[in-house]
Formats: sequence, C-alpha cells, structure tokens
Amino acid sequence: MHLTDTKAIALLDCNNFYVSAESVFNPKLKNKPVVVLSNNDGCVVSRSNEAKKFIPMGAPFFEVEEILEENGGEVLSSNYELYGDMSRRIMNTLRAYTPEIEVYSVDEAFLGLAETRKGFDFVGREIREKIDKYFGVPIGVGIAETKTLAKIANRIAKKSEKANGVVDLYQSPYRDIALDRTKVGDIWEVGRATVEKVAPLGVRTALDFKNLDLRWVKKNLTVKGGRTLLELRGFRCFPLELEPPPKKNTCSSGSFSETVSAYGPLFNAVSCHLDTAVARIRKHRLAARAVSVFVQTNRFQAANYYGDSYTYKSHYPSDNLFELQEWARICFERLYRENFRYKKVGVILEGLMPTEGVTKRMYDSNPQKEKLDRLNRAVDELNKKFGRGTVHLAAAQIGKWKMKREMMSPRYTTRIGEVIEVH
DNA sequence: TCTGGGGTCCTAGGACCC
DNA sequence: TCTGGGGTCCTAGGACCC
Repeated sequence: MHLTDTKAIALLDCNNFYVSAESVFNPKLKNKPVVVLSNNDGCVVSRSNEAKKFIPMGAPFFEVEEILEENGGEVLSSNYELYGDMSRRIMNTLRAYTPEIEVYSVDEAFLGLAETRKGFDFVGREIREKIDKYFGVPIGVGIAETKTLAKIANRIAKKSEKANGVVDLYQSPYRDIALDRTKVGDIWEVGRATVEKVAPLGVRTALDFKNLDLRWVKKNLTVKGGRTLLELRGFRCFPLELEPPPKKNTCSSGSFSETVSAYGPLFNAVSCHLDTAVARIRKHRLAARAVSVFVQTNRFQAANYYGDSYTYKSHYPSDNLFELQEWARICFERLYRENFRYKKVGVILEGLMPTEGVTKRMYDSNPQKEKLDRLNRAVDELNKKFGRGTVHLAAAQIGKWKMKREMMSPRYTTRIGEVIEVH
C-alpha cells in the first residue's frame, strides 16, 4: 500500500456515538436528553445533544440523576458489545470506500482521500449520507492537509449549523478563520498543561498557537508540540497508520461497588483480571515479559489513601495462565496491606511479543512448562466451546465481580445484524 | 451511599560504562 | 577557584488521547 495518491485527510467521527448507537434500536430515545454511563454506572460518558445542554461530560451519575429526571431524560448502562458491533460495521462500510483508512477509535476514523474532480466536500457529504442511510448514525466530517487540521475541521462541522456536518479546509482561504475560532485547548494533543504554559504568552486560539516560534515550542513543549505546530501550518507530521501498530501492553482493571479488605477476595479479583488479560493476549498469540499489579483504596478519600503497583519482570516471556498467575501473586504479596478498604485493582501485561519464536526457548529451559502449556490450551478449547469463564483459575471466581449495569439495553446486535448489513 | 477503563509517547534523571 | 565528558539503558511519571 502506498499513499502517493493521498491529497487530503478526512476525519470522520460519529456524533454522541454510544447514545446514537442505542437510538438506532430504540427510536423513543430520539430528540430526548439521553446519557450512557461508564462501567459500574459510574460516570456519564456519552450524551445526546439535548443532554449536553445541562449535563457536563464525565459527570458522576449521582450528581446529575435528579436534573436528568426533571427534564424527562433517559439513562442507559453501557453496552459495549452493541457499540463494538456497530463500530465494525461502520468501519467496513468506510473500507469499501477507500483502502486508506486508519481506525482511530471505536467511533473515529481517518481516511486518505485521493484527488477527485467532485471535490473533497462532495465526497465528504456522500460518505455522510451513506452512513446515515445504512446505520442512522450521524457523523461529522472534517477534511484538511493534516490530521490536526482535519480534527479542527471536524469540530466545526459538528458545531456549526451552516456546515451541515462537513467542513473542508483543504487549501481553503478560511483556514485561519477556523483556527481563530478554535480555542488552543481544543487542538488535538494540546491538553491542560500546555494551555497553561502558553497562556502567559497571550496564546488563546489555535491561530495564536500556529504563529508561535517553532524553536520556542520545541524547547518548551517537546517534539510533540513542535509536530502539532507544523501540522497546523499544513505540514504532515502524523501519517495515516493503515496497520494498527502491535500492542505493547494490555490491562484489565475495575472498581468494586463495595470495598474489599481481605487478602483472599482481593487476590480473587486480581486473578479475574489476570484471566481476562491473558485470554486477550492468547487470542492474539502474544506473550508477556512482565506482569504489573496495582491496588488502590478510594481515590476520592484523601485520608488514609493507599495505592501502589509492583512489577514482576521475567527474563523470558510467557503466555501461560498458571505461570503468569504466579508472577501476579508475587506482585500482590508485595502490595497487600491489611486494614485498608480497597476500591480498585488491576493487572497489566507488559512487554508483549509474538509467541512464535519464543516458545522453543522456553521449553529448552524448563520442560515442566510444556505440561502447563498443554493444560492452558485445553482451557482455551473449553472456553471457546462453552463460553468464556467455563474454566478458570480456582482463585478467579468469575461472575462474583460482575459490574453494575442496571440500565442496560437488550442485546439487539446479532439478530438485527443482518438487517443493517451493508453494500 | 454513589465519582470508568484502556491505551501511547516523551522526558528527566539515575545507574553504569569507558 | 576546583570535582571529565560522553555515551547507553532503564524507569517513573507526566501528558494526552478516546
């Protein structure tokens, strides 16, 4: 694949994705204030346009529950199977449009657009109508020379009534006007810390930022800041990544609805997360060189807070559940302190690498491992056949730590799936 | 009472070496 | 007065993303 034809980059992004995905199957949600909650029904992670008027992003649900009810709103627990399924279908539709696609997140993709007589704006509208027709999910499209500019175009596309969902800034005389209307903190990769650093220089907008001295930016905001600045000037520094880069780490973690203090139950939770993370790496035929475990008490209660992590590093990688659990146990023993009310634990598998090529060396050094590996393969088989969690570590009583999802939508996906299959 | 989860990249600074 | 000067590797933590 070569990108010589890429003239412009488009950023497509689903509006209020989780809420939109729910509305596809439940039209009663349309034109109402609707929010979707994070795991354990903790925070607001997606809002309909109506809900955005009075509910801030990320708000703890208990703080906004009342106002939502007063406004006749609806609330849903997150249904990740549904969103993942919907996302895959949308991305496949885009893929049919162009092979130059980078799936950036569950609801966003960058597309490389070749020169066309129709014009980029026309192409953007075409794609937008198609996604709306097939899926009923509204999207915003921003087009420009670089990812950073495409992000800005996309933002305006969604905000401005006049834009009708598509803004094309490619070689546009309006580019600086667009930058002037964008706050510096709304630039992609510019966060709170950067905003504070440039504020004393009178930098308020993306246009101000673009006009900063490159040397100053590189020195004070590191190479990443420099790239962002160049991208605002139209020089491509962040290329499209058509192949997802290999994963380096993977993590499974979670909060408890009620705190846990005893060693046994807490290690049980750690084992559950290990089980989840190991299943994930085995699926991708990866092995881990290190295991990190972390534990935390309630981070909103500063008094008597305890939180720490410990990493076990091995000189060889492993993808074996039983061996990795031993590593996790070593970590956990270092971390565990009595008399704390733990709120959250998690496991990170680090230094991931393909299993191929490392397997033989492992057995050379320890013949016992072959037995464990046969056992682990048997576990995989059974879980594949009868569903995940059928067989698991004795310490990992899966199901016990199920998260709170009290307002979940029904499982529409597989049955309705065929109806919205594309092309 | 209740406040998410899963990632990447970059840098500074220490350890160590010649 | 004054304490070599580079290098490399590793790690913790900051910053940012969705």
